[in-house]
Amino acid sequence: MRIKDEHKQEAIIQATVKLVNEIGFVSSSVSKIAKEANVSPATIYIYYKNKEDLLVSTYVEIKQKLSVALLKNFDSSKPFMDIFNTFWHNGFDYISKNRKYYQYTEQFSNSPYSELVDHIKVEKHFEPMLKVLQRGIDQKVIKDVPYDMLAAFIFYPMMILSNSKLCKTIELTSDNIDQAFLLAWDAIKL
Amino acid sequence: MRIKDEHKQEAIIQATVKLVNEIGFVSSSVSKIAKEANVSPATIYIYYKNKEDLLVSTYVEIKQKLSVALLKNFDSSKPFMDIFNTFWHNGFDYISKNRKYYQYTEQFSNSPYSELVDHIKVEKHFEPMLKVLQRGIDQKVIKDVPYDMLAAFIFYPMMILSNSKLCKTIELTSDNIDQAFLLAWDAIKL
Amino acid sequence: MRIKDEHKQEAIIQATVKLVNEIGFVSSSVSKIAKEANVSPATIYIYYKNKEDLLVSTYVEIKQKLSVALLKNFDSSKPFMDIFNTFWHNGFDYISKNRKYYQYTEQFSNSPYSELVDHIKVEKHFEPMLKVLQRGIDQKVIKDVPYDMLAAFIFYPMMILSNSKLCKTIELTSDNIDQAFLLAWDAIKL
Amino acid sequence: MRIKDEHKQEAIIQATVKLVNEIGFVSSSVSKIAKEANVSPATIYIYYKNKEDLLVSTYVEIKQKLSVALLKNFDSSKPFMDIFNTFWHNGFDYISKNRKYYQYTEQFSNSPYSELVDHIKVEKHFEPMLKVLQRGIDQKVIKDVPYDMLAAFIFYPMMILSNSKLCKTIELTSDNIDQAFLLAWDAIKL
DNA sequence: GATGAATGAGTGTTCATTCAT
DNA sequence: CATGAATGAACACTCATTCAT
Repeated sequence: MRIKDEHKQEAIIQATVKLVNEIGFVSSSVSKIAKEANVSPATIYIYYKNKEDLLVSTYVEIKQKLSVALLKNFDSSKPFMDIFNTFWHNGFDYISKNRKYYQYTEQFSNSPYSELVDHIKVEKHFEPMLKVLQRGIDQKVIKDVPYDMLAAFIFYPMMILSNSKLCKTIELTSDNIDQAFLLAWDAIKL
Repeated sequence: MRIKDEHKQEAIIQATVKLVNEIGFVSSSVSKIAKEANVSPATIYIYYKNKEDLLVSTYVEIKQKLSVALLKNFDSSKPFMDIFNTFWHNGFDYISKNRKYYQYTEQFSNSPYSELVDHIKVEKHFEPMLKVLQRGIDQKVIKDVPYDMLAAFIFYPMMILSNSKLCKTIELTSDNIDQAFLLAWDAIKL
Repeated sequence: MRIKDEHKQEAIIQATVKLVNEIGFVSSSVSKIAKEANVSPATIYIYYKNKEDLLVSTYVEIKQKLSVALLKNFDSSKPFMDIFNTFWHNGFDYISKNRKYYQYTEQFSNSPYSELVDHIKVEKHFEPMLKVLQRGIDQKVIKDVPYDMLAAFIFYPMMILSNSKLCKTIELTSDNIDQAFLLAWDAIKL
Repeated sequence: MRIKDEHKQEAIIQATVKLVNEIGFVSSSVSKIAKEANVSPATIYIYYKNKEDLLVSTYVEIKQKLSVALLKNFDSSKPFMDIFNTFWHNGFDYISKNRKYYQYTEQFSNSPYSELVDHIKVEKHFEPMLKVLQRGIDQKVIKDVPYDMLAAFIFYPMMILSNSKLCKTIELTSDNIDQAFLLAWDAIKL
């Protein structure tokens, strides 16, 4: 028996990420991905149940890595602002180092496949950050507004600023990241 | 020569918006749009060069209406914060009253067609607001950061909060809009 | 507007019948049928909802013609045996003259598509014959057994004898048909 | 050298019969059969040259068992009608007790694979019955017509009446079988 | 002997677009 | 201006079969 070629699965994932970044979700057909990965279209169906499974699995895998990166050096005993600052820089750090994976998740989030993800499961990885936000509210360090509203002024600006297509005029220099942090902080702080 | 039937063109636009909202960009094929508009597929090609042209034109038209709505009661002689406040409420007002058009632009922005828009032309309509922001910076009322960074804490949070898919827990009550305004204002103010 | 080319639809039907007879139902793919009809695969979907629709519609159409042929010169006032004899010869006459259509229905009946036909509707065309059988029973001319059992000794032997694949040793000469009629008649008569 | 695992081959045959009965010939792919038999697709190719060989071999094997069953208690010294009666009841007895195998042969006969069978070889097993028929003709007990015509009024009605799909209104009660025997007998007897 | 990975060729179907009227 | 017929190319996916172990 031939053993499952891990190299092949990795090639499929890389091809998927590359193609989606280059030509978008809609145009990334199974056969194009297969060709990019130097693999038969049928081979993809050995590793994934169908196209949806391929795209969703790839997304979930990347997203988990992101959550780990964001929570690096997470120390809930530190002051709220320090935690938030670390979190902020971790985010931009990960994104700048993993541009292509990040871009994939961006595209994915805006695709109809996004609805098929078990978002609750994905968000679970971000729970520590959520608890920190709640503590910030309790300690009257930040404004007492719904979680989604805080997110609108933290995560989404972060995503926008990292998106080179949407933010053509801003380079992600350390200075710019610090500056943006100030705006985010001013937005949520009490 | 018969003139182009304005009624037909309007029907095509309405069908496009409706279908994209209901079944998404990917599934909205030309023939489905034609059927929805009670028109032959070929007819669409009289009014638009191709599918891309149809979708992009529809987007630009909606976007122009949005810019007009946002700048309603625009009075550059008022204090900066007042202008900004009016602008903020105009935005949510327009979105709540034109949900279907807004949803279309959301879907469009996340589609690959988005790149085909002449964004500079679209943004021109927002120029008055841009000038106001510049004046705010000059008058040291708001932070001196690039325009895109301000946008990341003004327009995008506004879009996120208006997107019922992304913001399931927040209703757009007057109170919530006011509260969100505070965060946006704190973010940009000096 | 181009008008619907009746010639094209006829070509599709002919190609379907021909291919099914030559290579069977399973192997008769839409694209092969299209090629045989000198037509694009997509064209078939203008005339038929899907493959199933194409095959079923073709079957029903042929079957209706058969029912008309079988009931030619049908005169319910004649004695039972005469009616039955006319019916018997009509059947073999039609089959010998429409071999390819008859073969198609044979193939169709044995395919999984057969279950999709509204058999009640198809059998309605044979109702006159059914009534005659009932009258035969009432007049104590033929045995009082269920309709399906009569059919097993009338219609099915007729079909078998007409099927050159199953009945290689018998030619459908007038003598043979008369001889077979005797067996059928002996089977059902009281 | 390890010997071929008889248990495995039997599992393959059972899986084939089961699947063909459940989902039909067309849908019964090699890999599905393999899965049903808890065996690798490749294993099937150890026992059979290809898919065709698998299906045909299975058919021939079942058909042989049928011929044995039909000729149970076969005693050529008895009167013709007695032999024929025993034969008739053996048939329905076998079918009712081996429904799944019988159904498989039904499906098979109607598939394109049927043409690949060496029918002469299969029919050889029925030779004793053939000889009895010939004797019946010689003794002027039954009509002097070709073998295929006799078959059309013996074997095929038997098959039709046993096919629950084609004969929905008749249950195979002892009475019905006796009644049908009368029709068959009347058909062929002189 | 036995296996699961691997595949090219094929499936039914829909697509954006053009043609002839 | 307006149309429905027509199409080649593409889609996601499955197939019977072979390969390497």
